[in-house]
Amino acid sequence: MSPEKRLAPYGDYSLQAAAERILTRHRDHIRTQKPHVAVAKLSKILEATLKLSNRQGFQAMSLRDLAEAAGLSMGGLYSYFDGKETLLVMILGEVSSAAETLLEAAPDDVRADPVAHLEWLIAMHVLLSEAMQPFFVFAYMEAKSFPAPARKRAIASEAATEAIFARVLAEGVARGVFKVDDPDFAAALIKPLLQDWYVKRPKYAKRGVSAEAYAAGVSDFILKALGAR
Amino acid sequence: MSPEKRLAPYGDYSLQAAAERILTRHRDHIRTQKPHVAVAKLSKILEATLKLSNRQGFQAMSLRDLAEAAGLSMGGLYSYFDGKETLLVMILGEVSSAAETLLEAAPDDVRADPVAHLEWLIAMHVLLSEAMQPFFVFAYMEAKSFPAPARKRAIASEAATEAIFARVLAEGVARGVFKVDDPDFAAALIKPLLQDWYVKRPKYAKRGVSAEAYAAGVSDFILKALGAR
DNA sequence: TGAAAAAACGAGCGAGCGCTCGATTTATTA
DNA sequence: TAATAAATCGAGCGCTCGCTCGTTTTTTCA
Repeated sequence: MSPEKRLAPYGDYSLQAAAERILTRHRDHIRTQKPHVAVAKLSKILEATLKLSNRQGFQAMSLRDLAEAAGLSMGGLYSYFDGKETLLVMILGEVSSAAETLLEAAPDDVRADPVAHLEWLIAMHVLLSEAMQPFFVFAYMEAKSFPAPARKRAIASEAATEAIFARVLAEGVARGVFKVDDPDFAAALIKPLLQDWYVKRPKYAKRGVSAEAYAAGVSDFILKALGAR
Repeated sequence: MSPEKRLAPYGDYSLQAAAERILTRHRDHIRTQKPHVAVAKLSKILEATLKLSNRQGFQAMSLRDLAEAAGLSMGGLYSYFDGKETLLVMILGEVSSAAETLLEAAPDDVRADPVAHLEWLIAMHVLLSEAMQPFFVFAYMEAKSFPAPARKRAIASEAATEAIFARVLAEGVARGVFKVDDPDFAAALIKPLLQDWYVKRPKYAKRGVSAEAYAAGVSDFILKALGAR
């Protein structure tokens, strides 16, 4: 099993694949005609944006620095987006789209068992945020500077994720597998544990904790807190 | 028992008190002579900085907007700091100083029992971050744009907090109260649960969860995960 | 009350920002 | 290979930024 396969079981989360999806989503605002040219340059732009933004913040990243890092001129950049804010929206859209698609994709046999379902959700979230780490860090750190509609969507997306967890927890409580007073509150506590993986990545890297090990450790911690172990 | 007393048992966490401590810490760089004038204006500056920064980010806050919000002129601001970055460092210093001081102040009878000590640490962290919420949000959100020395200190401060939790956990394991394979890993998972309180405050406010209720809920969740309940 | 000290003012500075657009290079095709 | 289309270039525009400093207002106290 290849590492990519293992880390991102459902879908292709490479930069190129992301660039292709973004190109499709914003085709009418991107002036460059030939898809292979557009995808290649867009990949470079995304890579450079994530690198510069995650170091100093999106706001502090100048388009001149971005142009140089991406190997384009100032004017060249504007063939791929119509303003700095659009670049932000492109990346955010890719993150929430990937998360929403993946977390709803649990196989039926997994859904059948609340414990298995919960473990699956945790593992998938950790592995997805591992495969798309710079994207997730970006979306998390820049959330407050999103334009209003994008911020609303981000909040809704986060609430939807939490609702998925809450549903699984409630189901487990109904079946007597989980012993929890307030499933909604417990669901609210799961999200920050998942976010810590990509937000504080250097900490875990320094300790040699892999994505799989983190997912297993967090699963164990949460299941014990839910009275399932 | 007054709410302030209940929420912040050790020390005064009002804006004025913070301004006084900051004035003491930066006396030689603040041009205004009379302490009561300096503290009053500094309070206004702090309040306005936290308000504007936590809405749009420190970098995006202009000093012209800050001056207006604080009731001073552009030139007037520079009697209180020698540059925008110093303002950031002032606030960061106040946060880490408050956290370090408080968390080391556990009474002996609390320290004697790992469960009580852990509960005390959780409650104090939640209540402190409640009393100084805008400060904590600021420090958390702007961490990546700190100047290098301040960032190092912030990371060290976070590691120190985690080490306190790890020590209590190890002690509990040694006494057979906690059943945990890896106390360091478990300690790493506690921090994000404490941070969620102030980072995602609107979420909990909407649900009517008070600081005390959050501290109790998180304590319960963690103690169950540690096998102590 | 009036002169000295303290505090606050705000127009103006150089720099860097996002963004534009006519000129130029590169790729395509008859 | 010449003509056309596609892609890229980068100096320049208007604007806002952090910051300065000579001036004005306020406070202090003999």
